[in-house]
Amino acid sequence: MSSTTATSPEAPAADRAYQHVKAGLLDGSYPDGELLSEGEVASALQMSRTPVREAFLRLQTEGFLRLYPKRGALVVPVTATEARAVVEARLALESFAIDKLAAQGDGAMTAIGEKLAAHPACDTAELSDAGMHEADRAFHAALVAAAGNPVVADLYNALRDKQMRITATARTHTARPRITHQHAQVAAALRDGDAALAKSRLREHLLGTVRAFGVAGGPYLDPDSAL
Amino acid sequence: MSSTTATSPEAPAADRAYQHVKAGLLDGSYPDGELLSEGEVASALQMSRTPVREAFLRLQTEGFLRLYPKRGALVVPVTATEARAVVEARLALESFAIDKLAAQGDGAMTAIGEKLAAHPACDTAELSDAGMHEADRAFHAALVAAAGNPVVADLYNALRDKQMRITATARTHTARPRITHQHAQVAAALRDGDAALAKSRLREHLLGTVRAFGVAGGPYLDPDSAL
DNA sequence: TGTACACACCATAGATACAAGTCGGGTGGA
DNA sequence: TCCACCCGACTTGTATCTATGGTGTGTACA
Repeated sequence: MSSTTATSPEAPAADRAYQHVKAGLLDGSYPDGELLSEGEVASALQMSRTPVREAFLRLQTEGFLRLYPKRGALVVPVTATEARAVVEARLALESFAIDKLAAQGDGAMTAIGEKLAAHPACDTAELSDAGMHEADRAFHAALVAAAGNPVVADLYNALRDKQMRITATARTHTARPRITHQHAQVAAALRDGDAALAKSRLREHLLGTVRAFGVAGGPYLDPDSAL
Repeated sequence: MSSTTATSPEAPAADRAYQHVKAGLLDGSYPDGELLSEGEVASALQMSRTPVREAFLRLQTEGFLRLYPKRGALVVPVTATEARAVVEARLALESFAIDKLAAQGDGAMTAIGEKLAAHPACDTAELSDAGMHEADRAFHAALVAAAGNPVVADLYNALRDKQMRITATARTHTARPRITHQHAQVAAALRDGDAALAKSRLREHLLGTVRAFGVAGGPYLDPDSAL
């Protein structure tokens, strides 16, 4: 389910194909607009086209590829607009998680706040780029998971995968200290039981991500709008 | 994307297989826990296993089936707990939509409120069961779509499909007048520009759905919790 | 020179063939 | 009677093959 699943050499061919293509998509080695063909990937991985086809289908339902009959598989171009939509959706789900924690009483919120405050993603420590990426992911995932709604958690993870592709394409190098600081701030607000503050800090944090995508404004996550 | 897509007789075999199986899943003709096989469906639809296999894969990523290697495709049992989680997730997204409309200024909210007030789903009119179902779906979809975030709208539609499967299984016959009345009330609150009221009425509405699932309480959508 | 058309090439969609894994029932023995 | 084992039916995983449709190029013609 997670995009970090390693592909063992003995995994089913379909899984290997899926992981291979998805990795290529996520790390940007398949650029936007590229037209992949089953055959290419199949021969590169030394398998038949059938498992590759399965992988393509999965990636299409996940929104990474768009299959054109008899044409090929288009690597869907991610626009800055869509990127903002994704981040906005993430904000919606994380805000929900915070609200729900708040509704469960201060205890729940404080507990998760403390746990998050100790999270590596709050620390400007020595982490590789990939490590930081993963820590960031884990931080937000933990927040959402704390709400205890697996359906929401699944939706959220899917969004993260989508965004990972975007950031990989854009190669945004937002200042790491700022990110870890903001994580810590969110965690602190939660620890203090201040849901509104946590949400507003979270919003600011995600807004920073959006700004890094480039053009500001547009219909999503307008800095001037309340949500 | 929508589950209401009709399958034309000349559609690709893979699509036909997908629609066929999904319809069976949604209307409850494939009961929970049933183990489908590609071969069965293929011969029923008079096609080869290949397109059926594709359909199964899609349905697995959508969470309706779980594929067991060399065993078959399990129709994932939906528990009342999961049903509540789905409804709670819907509430999260719809609330987000309302918040966002509110942030866009009263004009946007009023406009959508008026449009929704005139929606068939607000009317205790003569509608077949299926028609009512569809109207209800359209009502909520319109609300979410009004927020203008396609990513959120997609997530929401996926949730609706999931829930449809659940309600089909449970065959809940909640009082229709109550539902239409609640729809109208939500629309009215929006028209008046009262986001908080709209959200609270929406919450009450969805809670009613959850109650119809049976056992109340549990970790999700507890009537006593604020969200 | 510009345009229309025919054809070869390429990619997928779907069918079929084959290999391999899993489960359950039946049989034989203790 | 009970248990272990074996075998066969059934299922998916993967490969290969055929048919069909879309694209682009090269050529003939205006």
